Amino acid sequence: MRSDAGAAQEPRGARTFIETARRQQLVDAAIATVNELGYHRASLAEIGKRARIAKSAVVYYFSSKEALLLEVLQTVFGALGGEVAAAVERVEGPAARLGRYADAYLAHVDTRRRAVAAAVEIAVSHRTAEGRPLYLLDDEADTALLRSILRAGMDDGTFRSMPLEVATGLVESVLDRSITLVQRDPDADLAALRAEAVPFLLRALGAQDV
Amino acid sequence: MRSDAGAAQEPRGARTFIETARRQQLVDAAIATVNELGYHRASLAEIGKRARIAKSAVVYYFSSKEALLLEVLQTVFGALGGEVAAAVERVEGPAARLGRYADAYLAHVDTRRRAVAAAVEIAVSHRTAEGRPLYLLDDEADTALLRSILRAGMDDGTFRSMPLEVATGLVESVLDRSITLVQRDPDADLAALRAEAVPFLLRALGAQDV
DNA sequence: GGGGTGTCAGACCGACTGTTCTAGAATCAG
DNA sequence: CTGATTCTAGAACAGTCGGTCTGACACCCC
Repeated sequence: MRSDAGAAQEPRGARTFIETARRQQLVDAAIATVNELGYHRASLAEIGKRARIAKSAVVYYFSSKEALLLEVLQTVFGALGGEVAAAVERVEGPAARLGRYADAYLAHVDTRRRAVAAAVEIAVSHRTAEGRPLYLLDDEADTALLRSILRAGMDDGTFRSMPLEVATGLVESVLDRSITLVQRDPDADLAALRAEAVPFLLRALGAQDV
Repeated sequence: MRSDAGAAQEPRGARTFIETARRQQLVDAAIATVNELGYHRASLAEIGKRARIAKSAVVYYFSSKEALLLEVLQTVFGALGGEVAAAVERVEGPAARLGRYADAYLAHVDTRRRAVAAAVEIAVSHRTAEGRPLYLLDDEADTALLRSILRAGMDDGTFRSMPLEVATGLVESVLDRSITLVQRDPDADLAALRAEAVPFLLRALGAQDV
């Protein structure tokens, strides 16, 4: 077992200018590499090649390959979560908030599709030392906002009453359809899905006012 | 070097008794190994260990590791598809047929959860020599039955009209939620999902008579 | 000039992989 | 029993990977 969680401890506390730039560059290169070659062929050498850097320099900035990939995940999903949260804040009422949530989610996937595709590829393929995948650790934090919207909607009668974790999971599954599409084809057109998804969800949840 | 491309050509045309038994045993061992270790740690040696056999014997019965894993996929998804198709045949009318489809799908995932989880793990993680994943080649054949049900339902007014590929994808995403659950926890309880999924889908599709 | 420090390349190591090879054991036909 | 075929184990091979090590630039403050 690692003494720390395997994440922290880059060279210094404060970041050099070059270090900040290199780290960003390497995150971008990692995304590009994963998209081109898939997770299990995205070696340090290949990532380094795309950043025009030796693989030893990659390890110089990120203590391990895992640290780099986790940084990609954090960057991509952090941006997605932040954008969705901001969109939801601007309206009130469960139905409207759910609509905003879904719209923002799908719009983000559409816009940042390559980054999202790479991040999901990592989340699905990467295993911890114990062999567990990463998309298992989600439940609590990542779906908290969505759960709270659905709970509020069921409480005030906007949505049909059903087990909260079932509803949350189904909504997530519908939204994640967009990710499947961009993974299959990086140039896929999400317009039709974006047009149908929100009404589809509101009907499925039994929303009264739509 | 092999004379052919390394894919086909098991030892004989007709199967020995031992060969048939071994192949089945190895398929089971591969499922168990993938479930325990995940795809990328499911080496030939590990699969052989679970079948109490040397890894060279594994290759003796399957020309390559890839051939074994593809056999797993074919076995599992073949059984799933067959069961779903049989269930749908017994009723008429788009809404009833969709209900049967979904029920049979979820029931099969519930019952054969370990095999399904392993097969999906393989489909998601395995890459061809060109680096493409396997869950890309689905669209046409695997969703044909579902598409035909949805099309019939839209034509006769049972379902709302919407782009067919969007509706098909969303229904699939909802059903695949069951797979995500059993992948996260092999002992997950699918009862709540199975109870809600069909009404959820019928409402989402705008079915009139539910 | 000299001594640090940050930055990077290239050689290198050990571990692991899928696959091939060799040869011996088990089984069965005659 | 003999001989051929089927089956299996283990060593060996070739390749890739993540990560470490050594050393050398470039730049700084003194």
